[in-house]
Formats: sequence, C-alpha cells, structure tokens
Amino acid sequence: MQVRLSKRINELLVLAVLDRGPAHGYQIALSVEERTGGAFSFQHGTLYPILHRLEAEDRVRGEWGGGGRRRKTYEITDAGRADLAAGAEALERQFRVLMRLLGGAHAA
Amino acid sequence: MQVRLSKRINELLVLAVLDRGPAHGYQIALSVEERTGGAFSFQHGTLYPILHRLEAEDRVRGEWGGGGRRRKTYEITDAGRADLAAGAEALERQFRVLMRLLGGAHAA
DNA sequence: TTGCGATATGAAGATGATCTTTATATACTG
DNA sequence: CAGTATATAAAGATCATCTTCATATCGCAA
Repeated sequence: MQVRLSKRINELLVLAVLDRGPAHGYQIALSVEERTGGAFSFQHGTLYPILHRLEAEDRVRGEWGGGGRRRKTYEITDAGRADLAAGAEALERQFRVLMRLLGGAHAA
Repeated sequence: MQVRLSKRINELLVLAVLDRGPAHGYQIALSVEERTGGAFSFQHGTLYPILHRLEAEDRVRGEWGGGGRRRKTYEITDAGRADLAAGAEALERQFRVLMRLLGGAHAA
C-alpha cells in the first residue's frame, strides 16, 4: 500500500491538533482521543517517536518549556501546515476510492 | 489505533472483491489494483498470508482448482459477508471522524 | 510528610504486519 | 526451446506500533 497508511494518519492527526494551537505531547494524545471519541488514540511509545520525526523534518518545532516540569511544547511549521492540507486531501480521495469498492459490494 | 487499520483494510478489500464472485489470489490482486486506480495494491508476500488467515477463520473458503495449473480459488462465506458489511460500515464511521478532525483544521 | 495518582517524556525490547527475495511450476508466445 | 506471464508459497528483512521500564514533577489526601 506504498505509503503506510496508519503512519500517515498518525502524522496528520498530530499536525491537525497542532494546527489549532501549540501543545505538548501528552496534551496531543488526550486531544486526539477526546476529539475522535476514542476512535483514534496514541500510546506514548507511538506518539513520541512521531513527534521526533516530525521535528527532525521541520514539520513541527519543539521547545522545552519553562517551569519545573520537564515538558516540550510543539508548534506546527508552515511546511507542516502545507503537508497537513495536502495529506488530508489525498487521504480523503483515497478513502472515497476505498469506500466505493467496499460499499459497492452491497449496492451493485 | 487498536485494530491495525491497514490490516483491516486489506482484509476488507479481499472480501469485497470476493463478494462479487470467486477468484484466485492473483486475480484478487489485479482486481484491487484496477478497481482502485492503483490507490491500493498487494505485494504477493502480503496477499497470500491474508488469504490464509481469512481461510483459517472461515471468512473465505479455498479450493484447489482443477486443470494443470496449480491455483486455488477462493469464495466468500456467510461469515465473510457479515464481516465485510460490518467492517465497511465501521470503517466509514471511523473515517468520518478522522476527516472531521483533519478537515476541521482549515474550516474552523 | 509521605505516599499515591496524574502529568510528562523517553529509551529499550517485543510483537507483528508488510515487503523483498527466493523457490517452484505451468501456460503461452515467438 | 527460450522467455515471459501466470500462479502460489515460504523464508528472511524491515519497520511501525505496543509494552515495559526508567525518570521526574505536581497536587492531593491521609
């Protein structure tokens, strides 16, 4: 399936949350779970590597926040926003194709 | 993401093809690629294990076909059809939730 | 004031799905 | 008869995700 769909979806979920405003990892995980009614969620062993990958590729920018507690706040970059827009559109197209095949089964 | 989305999608693609009529592995692969315009495809190292799993779980039934050429023809079972219907619906729901979050980014 | 649960991040190891490669064998075409 | 397409499958490699372990702060309750 060429692009590893789940990986791509996970990246887009993170970018979409950050598109509404900066957040740190733990908040992102809670936000995704909340806003999808539990349909999507992250284990922390999944989330942090994604965040690091996005940061290494300049799709998000991370900064260690002040305050006693060790926390890193992430912000989406312009490149990240572009990727989110393109990715969401591509994903929607791909899913329409998929649902046509799956749904077509009982329609035809 | 609890259920391994790609795995689930791959299974449903196979079941959807077989819901239109019996076919053997190679045909299924070609059919999926054709009917999705290349958006989804199977390497044979991916497809055959899926077929074996579906067969082991009685969601498809396989039969070694006559004729010189060694080929196995698969047919969807009632359980497979039920799984396809339920799976397609669940997947569509999940994707609506996903697209609301992703698309909502530029709508809100 | 001590212990517990929630917040917060990350590395290491295990699991498992997918991909690549290799192996086998037949059918068809030139 | 050689080469290519059809056809299946096992074995090994790769990689994403999950689980577990490790660390550390904060707030609350006993």
